[in-house]
Amino acid sequence: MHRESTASVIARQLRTAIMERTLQPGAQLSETALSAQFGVSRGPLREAMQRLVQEGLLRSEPNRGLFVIELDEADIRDIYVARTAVEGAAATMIARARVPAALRELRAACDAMTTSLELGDPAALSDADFHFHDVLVQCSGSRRLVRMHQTLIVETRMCLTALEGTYQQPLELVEEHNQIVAAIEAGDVKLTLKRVELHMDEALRRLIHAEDDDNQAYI
Amino acid sequence: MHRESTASVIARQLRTAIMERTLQPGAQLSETALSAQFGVSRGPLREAMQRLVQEGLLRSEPNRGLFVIELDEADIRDIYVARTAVEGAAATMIARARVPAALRELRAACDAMTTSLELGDPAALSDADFHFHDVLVQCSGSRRLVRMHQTLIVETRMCLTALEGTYQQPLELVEEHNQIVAAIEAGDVKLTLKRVELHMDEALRRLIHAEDDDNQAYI
DNA sequence: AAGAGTTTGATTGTTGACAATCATTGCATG
DNA sequence: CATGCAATGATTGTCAACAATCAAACTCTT
Repeated sequence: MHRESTASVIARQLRTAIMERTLQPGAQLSETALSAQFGVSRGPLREAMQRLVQEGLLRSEPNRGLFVIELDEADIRDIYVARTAVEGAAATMIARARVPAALRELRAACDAMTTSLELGDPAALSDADFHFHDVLVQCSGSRRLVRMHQTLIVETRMCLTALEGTYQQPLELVEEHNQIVAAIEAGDVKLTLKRVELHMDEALRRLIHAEDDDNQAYI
Repeated sequence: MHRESTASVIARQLRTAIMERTLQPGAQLSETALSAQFGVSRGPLREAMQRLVQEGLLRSEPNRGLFVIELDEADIRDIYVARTAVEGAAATMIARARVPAALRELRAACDAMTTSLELGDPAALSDADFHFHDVLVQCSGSRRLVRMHQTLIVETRMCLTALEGTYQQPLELVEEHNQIVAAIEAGDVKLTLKRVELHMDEALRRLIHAEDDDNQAYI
């Protein structure tokens, strides 16, 4: 029938629910409620949940239940530390290899951001932003970097969804991406790494500031 | 009763079994056999297995079963790419912060390697080696780097167990670790990163060569 | 004899019921 | 009135039986 295990399907649905804050941070996941909602039994649902526990998106309290993780400022900083490590490695790999197809894809993803900016569509810009970072890591060709990155992106989206996707300084944001791609295209490994690190620092700064504006302690 | 979920316990046991090659690469995991072996029912066992699928240690073929991953040379290279990203980030973080307690722990872990070398105990050297890299990432204080690293270490051990733990050039190995710690202690971030990258390149080279000697296509 | 179709065996996937554990509520007691 | 204790309700954790799927062996046909 399906070419994918049900646990995998349910896990993805749970992941998006957490990302979109349908399942809010700190919320307990009721097995009966969710199994009814997804139309499966508790067995497959529990298997899916264990996947997210391993990913670190759910926290398990034995004999108590499973809860959506809550991200404080230290977590957000940690997410960006990890993202810098992963995306920095991916970007330098691409800058070293300079496979034409990869460069084209990256440039296209970057141009899509520019287009969204010019159209004044913040939601599209956010999507294009995430798509760019996806493409960046995918193009590295490293299966392990891709896998590690997926979870980090979900966590990042958790934060951004909380701020309702309005970027503070969209112009700077797009320019930073352009600069990264330019460095990669030039094959300048050191500059590439530096610009990825700069972009992450700036993105983190914008995120923390936005959070301050909203007076939200927890995201 | 237990302060840990059974799925978590079983997952760890499976992980070590894969690491030690009790469960060989490519082998199918029989649910009934394993549940009997671990003394649990199929339910908790399946939950544990889904964790390893998420980690990438098991490969799922729907309606066929779960199989231990097989690592070819491309995988080994990928593991070291990912490890360089994670451990490089961890090491630079420690070099920046230079928390005394962390430096002491690192130095101790490094000295343990020297001791094992002098005692001529290859098994102890291997353990000390892995312990060092564990400490390195732990001391970074990044929960996400730690989590990503755990899986990478299991995969690395899978490879090394295949070669029966005999290092090719133990003297160089220990010296590389000493050099990394020295750079961290000096607070030289750039040098630290360079030496971590060098160590990973060398470790990969030694691993691939050892593999060639054994004429093993797959590990 | 070779190939296609069918049957058979074993395995996974799923389900619902049962047992254990924990938080809460109400009650008795100091 | 506060505190400790017991009963209760709901939830998670576990299990064994059932259904679905797949691979391989066997048979029948050409």
